[in-house]
Amino acid sequence: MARVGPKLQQANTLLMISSIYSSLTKAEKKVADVVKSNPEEAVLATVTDLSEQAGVGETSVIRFCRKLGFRGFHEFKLSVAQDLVDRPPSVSNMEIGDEDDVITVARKLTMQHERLLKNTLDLVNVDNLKAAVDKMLAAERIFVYGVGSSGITALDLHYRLMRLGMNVEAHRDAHIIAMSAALLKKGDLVFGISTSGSTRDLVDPVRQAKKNGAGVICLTSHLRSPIAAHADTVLLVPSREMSREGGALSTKFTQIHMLNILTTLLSMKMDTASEALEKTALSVADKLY
Amino acid sequence: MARVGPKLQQANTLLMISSIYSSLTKAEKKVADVVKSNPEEAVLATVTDLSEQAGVGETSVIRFCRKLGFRGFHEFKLSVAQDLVDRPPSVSNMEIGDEDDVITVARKLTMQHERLLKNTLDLVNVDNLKAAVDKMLAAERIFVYGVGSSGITALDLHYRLMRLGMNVEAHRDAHIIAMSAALLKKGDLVFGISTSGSTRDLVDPVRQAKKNGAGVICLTSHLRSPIAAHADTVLLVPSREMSREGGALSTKFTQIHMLNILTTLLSMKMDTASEALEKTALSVADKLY
DNA sequence: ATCGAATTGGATATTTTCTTCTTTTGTACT
DNA sequence: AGTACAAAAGAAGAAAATATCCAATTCGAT
Repeated sequence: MARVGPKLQQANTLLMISSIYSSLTKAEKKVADVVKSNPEEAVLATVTDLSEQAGVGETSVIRFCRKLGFRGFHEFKLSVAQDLVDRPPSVSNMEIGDEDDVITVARKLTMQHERLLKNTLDLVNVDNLKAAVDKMLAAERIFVYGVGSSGITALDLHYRLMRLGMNVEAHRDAHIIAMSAALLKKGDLVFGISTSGSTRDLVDPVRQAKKNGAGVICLTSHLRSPIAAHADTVLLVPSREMSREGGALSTKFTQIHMLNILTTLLSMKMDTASEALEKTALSVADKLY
Repeated sequence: MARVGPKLQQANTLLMISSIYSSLTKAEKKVADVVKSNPEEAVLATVTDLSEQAGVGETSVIRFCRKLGFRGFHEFKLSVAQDLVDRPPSVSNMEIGDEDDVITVARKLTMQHERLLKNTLDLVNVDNLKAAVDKMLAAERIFVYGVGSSGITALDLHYRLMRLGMNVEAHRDAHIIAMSAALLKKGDLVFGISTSGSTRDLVDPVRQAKKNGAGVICLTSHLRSPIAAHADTVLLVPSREMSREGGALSTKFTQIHMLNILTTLLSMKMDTASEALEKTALSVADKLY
């Protein structure tokens, strides 16, 4: 259980709880639930208070704090207190109900997405983002991998990087990803996309890629997931916490936002970017009416 | 020394210290000095740490906290921690400049995207949206077409609709789109995606589709474009007007938002939607670690 | 069913906060 | 200057909170 650093004032702790939630044990999840449901109260509570409210032993509360990367309960509370500053007003009326009409649904969804943008920003780790940009600029070749919904995100990233003139491939076929990873060498960079971070078809190739000496960046919603464990650099986006996720796929949304940030930073650091964008735009101009 | 309440997050505590400074005793002033000179450290310190640093007794530290209106040292630290949160300097202009650092770029991009969401909402035509939902629900088969960047959006829509259990295909190869459109018949529905609305590879097949008796919905940024002219129903998203679009691809963003709205509405009207979502989610569960 | 590993919470140790009370300092008045 | 009194400060110990250790339990895989 590696302590990450003595940094207080890291990314938003309340969001971080969600992003490691799936890796928590049953008792720790209870603690997480109590904290998330009423952080204002949790900040003033003692270990004992919290453990009683959650119906778990005190030890579990401490363990929970440690898993979040804090040295102890105290640091944890301090960080949550900081999250409470400027906390967006509660979400009571953003919930979409069955009776809502079309425009209401559109409005509520827009508000929810707005919040997702903020949350994504709150989770940004500047160092990691910088590292990702530098590694991508330095890489000889970039391989974007993803399957399922994340496979489509992979195609999107490929498209962006290609238009910036980078040497990039994207794959979303599990077999081809595996084969591709087997052939990587030093100087190559893997960009693995997996919301859960636990997709075998992605984790195994990423491990292989590392073994072959390639660098690994991953985009995920779960910080303590296998893929994050194997990656050199983790880009974290909020995990879903929207109401009725009926085909809305909120993580797709946050992924796209993160990729927008990433590719914008890339283009700023590449002096050939605008030229490449222009060339590519021009190349399809005669395909228009 | 009336304790006011359990309110944390009152006025700025560091400023409060200055404002009562003159009424502090000599020892308390020493404490105040230490805190003010290095609040970051003070927040992590214990009573003993602080008393040693200030060269006073522990009791004086406690008395100092009480004079500020806190119940104890603990509450005091919590409040100082909140003061240390650096509020994002409200950036006056959202334009990204070459000199902006990573976090500033991220912030500005987030603000720009927020605006895009609002703009997308403003452009929503409720009648068209309703019509689109109804037609999609009524269609026997849905064919999503798109090339280039919009081709990837097409895949995304396909994924969503598939997960909702709809009968849907997506194509992004110009030739295959053309052939697919040639075979359509009444009862089929084309969902054409084209930011410009002028892509020949999309416009021609859409025309063909209409001729074959299929319905046509299009998602575009240009209302008076060829594809919009041929469509029965037009879903409009804002056209790019962002600053330096260095790989940011803002229309992708608004398209995704619109599709989120659309598919949410669809899932609300389909009683089989949640079942389909569950089934599809379950189908890949054993692919996880 | 059995083993081993992971999880959990109670008992206990340690640290930290807070209170009490004595000592010290400062001030006013004779 | 000396005395009396009040305010201030800190040492010591009590109380409370946090953290550790370890035994009991659950869980998962043969």
